[in-house]
Amino acid sequence: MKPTKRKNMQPEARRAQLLGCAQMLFFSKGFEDTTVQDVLDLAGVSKGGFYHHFKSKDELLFGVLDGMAEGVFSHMSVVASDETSPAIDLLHSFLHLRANYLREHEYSGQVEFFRVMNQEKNIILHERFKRRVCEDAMPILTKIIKKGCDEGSFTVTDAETAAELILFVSGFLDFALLRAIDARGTDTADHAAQKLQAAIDMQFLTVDRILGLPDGTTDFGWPEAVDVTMATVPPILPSAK
Amino acid sequence: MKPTKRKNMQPEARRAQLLGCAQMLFFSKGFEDTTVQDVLDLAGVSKGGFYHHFKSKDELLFGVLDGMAEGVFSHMSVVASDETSPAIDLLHSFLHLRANYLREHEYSGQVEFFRVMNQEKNIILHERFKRRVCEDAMPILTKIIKKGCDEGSFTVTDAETAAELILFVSGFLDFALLRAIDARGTDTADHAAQKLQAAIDMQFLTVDRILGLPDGTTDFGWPEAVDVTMATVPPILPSAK
DNA sequence: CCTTGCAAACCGACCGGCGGTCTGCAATTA
DNA sequence: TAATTGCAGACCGCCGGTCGGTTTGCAAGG
Repeated sequence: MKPTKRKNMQPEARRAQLLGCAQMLFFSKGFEDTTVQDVLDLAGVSKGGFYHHFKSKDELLFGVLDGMAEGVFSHMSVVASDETSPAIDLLHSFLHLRANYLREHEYSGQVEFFRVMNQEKNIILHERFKRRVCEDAMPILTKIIKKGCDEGSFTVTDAETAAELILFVSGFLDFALLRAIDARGTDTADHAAQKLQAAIDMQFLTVDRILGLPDGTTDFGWPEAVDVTMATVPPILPSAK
Repeated sequence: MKPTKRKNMQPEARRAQLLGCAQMLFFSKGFEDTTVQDVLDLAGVSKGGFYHHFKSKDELLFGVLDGMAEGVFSHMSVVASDETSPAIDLLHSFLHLRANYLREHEYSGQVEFFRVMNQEKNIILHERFKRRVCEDAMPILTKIIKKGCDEGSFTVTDAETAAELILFVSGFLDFALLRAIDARGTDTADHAAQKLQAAIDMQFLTVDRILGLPDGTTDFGWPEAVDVTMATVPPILPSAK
C-alpha cells in the first residue's frame, strides 16, 4: 500500500477549505456529531495536516463562527457608519437586517440553517453563534440608541442595557420561527403560523416599548414573511445519522 | 485481588444516590467534563451497577434536571392553585418566586449555582434546565395572564405568546446577574452593580409593558437584592480542573 | 541549469480516555 | 434451593489529539 498522493496547498487555502468542509458538516450533522475524521475525509487531508492548521476541534468551530459573524457584521457596519440619518431610521435599518438577509439569499437555504441551528444537538453551535453576533451588534445598536436619546425620539435610561435587552429579545423570534418551520405541512400549520405572527408582533411591540416609542413604530420589515415561510415546501429529510 | 466489598441497595436509594453525586459533579465540573467514571468513584459503585439503573449519561442529566425542576415547580404550583386572588397579585407572587427562593435558601450557595450554570462548559446543562423550567412555568403564567385579561387589568392579544416572552425575558436577568457576581471584589464592581440594577429595572419595566400595565407595577420583590449580591464575599475558587 | 539545504506542509500509526456493553457472580427473596 | 436482581469489572469501538518521520516547494550557491 503506497502512501496516499499528497497535495500541498497554501496555508490560507487549506484553512479555508477545511473551514468550508467543517461548516457544511456542522450545519448538517451538528458540531458534536461531526468527527474530526469526517472533516478530514471530506477535505481529503490527514490528521497531521489538519492539526498543523488548527490546534483543536474547538478552534475549528470558532473559525466557522468567525466566518459567519463576519458576514453578518459586514451588513451591520453599513448601518453603523451612517452618521446623518435620524436614529429612528437607523433603528429600522438595523432591525430589518435580518429580514433583508433572508430575502436576499435564497430563503429555503436559510430555513435549513435555522432548523439545524435549533436542534438539540446543536445547542453549543447555536449559543456561541448568538453570543458572537450579540457581541458584534451591541456597540452598533448602543450607538443608535444613544443617538436616539440625544435627538429626543427615544426614552431610555440606560442605552447599553436597552441594546442588550433588545438583542436578547430578538432570540425570541428564532424560537417561534423554528416551531413554525417544523409545523409546515402538518395539520397544526395554521396554528403555528398564527403563533409566529403573534411572536413577531409581540417582539417588535416590546422593542417599541423598551425604547419608549409609540406602539407599531418598529416592524419586521417583511410583512409577508410568515406566509412565505409557511409556503416553502418542507424539505423532508429524515435526519441522516 | 479480591473483589470490592459490595453493598446492595434498593433501586430507588441507589438511583437517588447516583443522582445526588451526579448533581454535585455537574454543578462543580460541568456536564461534559464530568465522566461517568467520576460519578462511579464518588458513589462507590461500578459501571455495571450504574448502567443497571441508568441507560445513558444523558438520562442521568435528565434525572438531575427533573429533580431541580420539581423543586421549582412545587413553588409555582402553590400560585397556580390560587383561584380567588386577582391576577395582578398572582403575577406578583409568580414573579417574586425567584427572589423568595434565593432568600429562603442560603444565598451564597445559589450564587455558586448561578456561576457554574453560566460557564461556557455548562451551556448544555443550562439550556436544558431553562427549557425545562420554561415548559413547567408556561401553563401557569398563561393561566394568570388569561385571568388578568378576563378581569380587564391586563391588555394582551395572545396570552400564551406573552407568557412565553415574559419567561424568555427572565433569562436576561441571569446574564446580568452573572456578570455582577463575577465582578464582585474587582474595581468594576460598582459599575457592574449599576448595570445589574439597570437590567432588573428594565426587565420588569418590559414585563409591565408587555402586559399593558402601568410602568412600575411589577418588581423583583427584593429591593436590596443587588446590594446583597454584591456584598457577599466572593468565594475564590481557582477553577479546579 | 543543476544541486543543496531547509522550513513548512503533511502523513498516519498511535495514545489515553470516553461512553457504553456483556458475562458472570453475589446478595436477596421466595 | 431456585430464581431474581443488584452489581463487578473486563472489554469494545470510537474520538480528539500527539508525534516522529516524510514529502514538497523554494531560494541560495555553484
